[in-house]
Amino acid sequence: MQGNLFLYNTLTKKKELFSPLNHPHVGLYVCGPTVYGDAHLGHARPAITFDLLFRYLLHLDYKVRYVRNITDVGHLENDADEGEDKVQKKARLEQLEPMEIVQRYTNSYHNNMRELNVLPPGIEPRASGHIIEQIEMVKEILANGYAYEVNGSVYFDVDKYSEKYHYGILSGRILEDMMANTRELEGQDEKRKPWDFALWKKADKDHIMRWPSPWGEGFPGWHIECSAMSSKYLGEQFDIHGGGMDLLFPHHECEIAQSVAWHGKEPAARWMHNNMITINGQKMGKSLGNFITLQELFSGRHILLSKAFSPMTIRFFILQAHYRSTLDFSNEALQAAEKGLERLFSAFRVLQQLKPSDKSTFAVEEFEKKCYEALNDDLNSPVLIAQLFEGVKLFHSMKEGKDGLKEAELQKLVNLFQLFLFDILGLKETNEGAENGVFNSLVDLILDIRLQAKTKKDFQLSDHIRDQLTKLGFEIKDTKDGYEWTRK
RNA sequence: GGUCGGUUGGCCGAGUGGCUAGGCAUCGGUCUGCAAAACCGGGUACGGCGGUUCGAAUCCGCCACCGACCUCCA
Repeated sequence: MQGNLFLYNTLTKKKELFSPLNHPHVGLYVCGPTVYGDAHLGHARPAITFDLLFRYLLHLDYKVRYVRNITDVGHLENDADEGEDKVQKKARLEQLEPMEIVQRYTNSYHNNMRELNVLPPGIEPRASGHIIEQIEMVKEILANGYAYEVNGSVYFDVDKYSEKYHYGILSGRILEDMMANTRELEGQDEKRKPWDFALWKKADKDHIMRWPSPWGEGFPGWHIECSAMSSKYLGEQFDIHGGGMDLLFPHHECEIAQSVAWHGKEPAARWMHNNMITINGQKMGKSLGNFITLQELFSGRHILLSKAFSPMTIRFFILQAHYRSTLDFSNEALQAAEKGLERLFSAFRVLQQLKPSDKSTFAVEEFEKKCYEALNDDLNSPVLIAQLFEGVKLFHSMKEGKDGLKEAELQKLVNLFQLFLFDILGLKETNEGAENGVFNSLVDLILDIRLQAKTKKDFQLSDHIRDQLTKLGFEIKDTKDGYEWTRK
């Protein structure tokens, strides 16, 4: 009944039958966040996409080792090899230790992920905890002749690599084109070629995050961390490497080159990339400054939001689009997702209370088959969700006695809904978000009544309301045309 | 400029040669003291122009527009 899972492989640009290298084990590596700021809506997409994959693989009885890293060093600003380390920069701005920044935003990320009901990965390695492995790898790439040292830094020699291997195999990029398009900058760089990338960088005297190495004190390049950590926990070759499409080049291309230069084999059997979330048709991103953090979404405190949206609404919003399509954010789209999800939940409540009938008028098997087909077709969650909505109509019709199911089939349908809606799509009913919204609205309502009383000069009532609310821990501030409130 | 992808009804978003998802909004109805909610139902969209075909949103060509990557980004 479960059928065969087909997944799109960025490497071959085709949907391919999934079959693990070492059945029933599956090695899954996903690029996690660089922890120098709060997670935004964009971060939720790969997390949820690969959470869906993780959950489905588990359901299919695979033994999945899921590794998702935390990048806490080596990720530079601006130019990949000249900018300041992102974490260090944030630490400097906030006058904190880099590791305090790392801890703060790692915690924040974990909280957000928990709220989104994203299962924690089996291993969550940090780059700074794997310096030795990275140094070892750089040493071996050097020994194999695919890197060179300059002034305390080590760079990957793309030209040398290209003599024997295909640099650009993943991204489809052609080195000659890159050469043709690379003007200026040559000469002023210690790299031999502009497209060479850093494996190890010498730390200048102001650089805080530094480790000893055979080439002097320095820190690892961004790409090498993922190669070192994935190979450490998943072996030289593993099943699936995932991440955002924006990491395809250069990050993932470089990972392949590093692994091949190291042991002659590509690291991952298949690559999966989620598409971007857009806002007004443009990519949502830190550098563009048009992002909305998850915290802002959950609290509603953002100029583009009319209200708070629960984590489950965000999750559902993301799952309503296929992971390889761009998904356009808007307040309106979020409201639509919220209502749709609520309808699905309330339909499930109806389902649970249905009584068996003496005959069945609905093909539960067919329904199950269609649900699996959707997932097997490269994790087509929107089609799965559409299937579930077919159920919504059915449940109401059954409630009115127009349709019916025998006991065994009814139970099966309940189980299927439980499986697809909750276990695999990872949605869950919580009232937290809704209650928060209700709470805020109630306070607003009370203060509206107070404002009316004030307008009518009924100061006894208006003061009574303010005093009582103050006692309860609210701070009320009257403004020119209304009020503001906060809760201590 | 190079590489890749996209353009679907008011909005979000599937699909991919004929069976023309789904959600939200809207409109009509049931229900209801009124309203809301809930439920039922209606509305047949695929950037433009050509071509292939009995038949194209779906294949091919050209054009237009948008975006991603090429520099950090999930």
